[in-house]
Amino acid sequence: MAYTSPGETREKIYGFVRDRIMNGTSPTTREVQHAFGFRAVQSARQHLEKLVLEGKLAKVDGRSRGYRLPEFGKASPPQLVPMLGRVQAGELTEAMENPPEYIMAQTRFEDGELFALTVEGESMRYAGILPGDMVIVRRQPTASPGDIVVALVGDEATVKRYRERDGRVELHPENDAFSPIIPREDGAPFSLLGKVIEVRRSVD
Amino acid sequence: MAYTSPGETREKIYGFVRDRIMNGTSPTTREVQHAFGFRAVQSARQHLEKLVLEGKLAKVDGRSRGYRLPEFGKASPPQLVPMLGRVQAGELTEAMENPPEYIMAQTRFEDGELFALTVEGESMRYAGILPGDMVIVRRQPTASPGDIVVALVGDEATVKRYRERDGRVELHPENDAFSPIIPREDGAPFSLLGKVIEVRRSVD
DNA sequence: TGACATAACAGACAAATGTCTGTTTTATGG
DNA sequence: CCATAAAACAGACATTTGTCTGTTATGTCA
Repeated sequence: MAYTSPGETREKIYGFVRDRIMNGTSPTTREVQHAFGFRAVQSARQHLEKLVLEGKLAKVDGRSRGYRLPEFGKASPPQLVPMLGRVQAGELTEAMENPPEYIMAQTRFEDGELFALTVEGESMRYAGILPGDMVIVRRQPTASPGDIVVALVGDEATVKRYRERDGRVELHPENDAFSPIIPREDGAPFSLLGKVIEVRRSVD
Repeated sequence: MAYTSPGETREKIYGFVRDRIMNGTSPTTREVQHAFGFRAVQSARQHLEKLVLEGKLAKVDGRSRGYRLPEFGKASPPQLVPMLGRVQAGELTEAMENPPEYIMAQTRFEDGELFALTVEGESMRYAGILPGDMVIVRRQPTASPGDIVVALVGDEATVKRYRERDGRVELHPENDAFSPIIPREDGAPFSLLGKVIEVRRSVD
């Protein structure tokens, strides 16, 4: 292979490895070798080792495809969150599609079960939650005043802001056109499904 | 190892492999073997092969750590999107933090460079984009009327809705308290950075 | 031009890993 | 209880892959 100026090939190798890792799997030393036309494994290895020295890559010694993006060490690991479809009394069931849809989320809550729902209705518009938005919810039986929660009122899942007044739970919409729900009062069965921890919207 | 009822161990193995892939790398056959206490490699391999047969896993034959999540084959593969910090004239520079932060995104646009920004200001509130929200942007030099775009006006990156009137570009806020920006008119250098394809908000 | 650092090459070994053939043990259903 | 399928085991081989030692070629800079 032609000799390049110092650092030039290394930059390209870094880009190559980075892209490969982002696309699913770290390359092997020899994959890098062949991708760059090196006739010796060591040529690739030297560059890779130096990239590790420079801190641009991380590495798990000895294991195959052991290169990592050091960013992942510090950031929270990605997590698969199931997209739940419709809601049935008391129980959230997975959407009928097979296989179930998953989305990726990086939350700082390591613990706790997460699920995702699609928002219907305008009742939380002023809080920046629009119809069609996806909310990622951490399942929990209680909430603090001010939290945005998903609750099961009657047979329907609803997103509202959680409040307490006179020791009673109130679910407040954030839209003047809607009225608060005071669960015990109107007799509908009520249960708290969890707290909204993220809102996502695709704009196409 | 104790014999379990048909399919029982297989489910656990599926979960194990899935999680491992999510966390960065597919496990090797022997890693599965040891994780489940099998005394023979083949025990793990049989389960893995059947999972592939069932369509629950995909596999690249012969290569190490060759298992994949088939969902990604149909859905869009996850992508690492760099979080860009402040904006300098003409050029988006990576945030000063070292190393740069990345977030995961699944878009249906395979092509195109993506980046992410944090929104400042209230100008898009009525469109459900609040201060502190993160927008994921596909870099592109043009836009269609109605698109939400990120543009560089003067020295500042701004999120607005793209409009055209009388052949001129207009950037419209979605908040009565703000006025449209008509780039050529007020003489500020203008350039379109890209189109917003996703909005995310963490609610903690 | 010459010293030095870096890039690239050569060849090899050992460990990790994918794969295979065949056997033994256990669960399950009639 | 027996037949069958699935689960688990045993041992081995070939390829892939990480690693190593040493050498040659090229770029850089004084």
